Amino acid sequence: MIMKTSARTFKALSDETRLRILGLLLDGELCVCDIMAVLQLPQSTVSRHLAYLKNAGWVDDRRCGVWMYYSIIENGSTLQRCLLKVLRENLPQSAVVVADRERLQGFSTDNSCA
Amino acid sequence: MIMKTSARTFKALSDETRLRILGLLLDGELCVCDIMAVLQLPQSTVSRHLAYLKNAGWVDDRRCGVWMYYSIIENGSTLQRCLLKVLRENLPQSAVVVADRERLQGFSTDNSCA
DNA sequence: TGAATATAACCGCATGAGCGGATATGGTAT
DNA sequence: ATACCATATCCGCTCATGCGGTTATATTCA
Repeated sequence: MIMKTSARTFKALSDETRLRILGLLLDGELCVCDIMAVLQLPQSTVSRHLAYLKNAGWVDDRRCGVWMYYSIIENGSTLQRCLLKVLRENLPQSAVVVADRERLQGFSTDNSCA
Repeated sequence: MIMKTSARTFKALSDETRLRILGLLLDGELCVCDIMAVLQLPQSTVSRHLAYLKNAGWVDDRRCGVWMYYSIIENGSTLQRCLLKVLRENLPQSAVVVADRERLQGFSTDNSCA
């Protein structure tokens, strides 16, 4: 466990928007446009946070045509695996994440995006 | 689980100095002067970080004469209890914390402080 | 009361980080 | 090649946070 990396790992979680994003991604891969729609945030804001999460090693991305899909990295560092477990147990308890997830269900979640 | 509070809980952990402090406190209550000596940091720096940890609900303090002792709060929020478990499992793996703890053993750790 | 000790809080400074609009970049269709 | 769509990145701005020296506060002792 490297301290600077650990601090950075925690720092990635110390923002509400990013926690909300992770709350959505816990159920599986999502496209930027879906995250934007659910969180009702401008594209640049979402994109910036996703970049932060990716740089911190929390998420991975893949491009499919013009769409970018993001997913949580399941086999990160030991610390991250521990924390991921904590997130899975605690994030769904949050009213904000509950509302976000319900809004996500309201969208047509097929794989070709909007 | 309240999002703003959670982000703040994580934020308290997103600094190397504060992780080091918690690494020391995992073994039990310590006085500010001990933490200062071990981390070899100025008093104002240590005091500031301890205040941050206290405000974030991670540590508690008690005064004993001119000395202030800090300890980790064991029965905090659900999230904090989960994270505390993660810290106990992961912090001692850090070389920095190992060195800090060894330096701490090198001091006379009676209860009347230096 | 004054002096000494421990430590909290203030202060100025530098850096980091969040925001959203604007612009750049990548992919696709015509 | 051009146009369109999705999204990454830049930009200016504001706020947060880290640093350590300095000052304020709390405690103890003579």
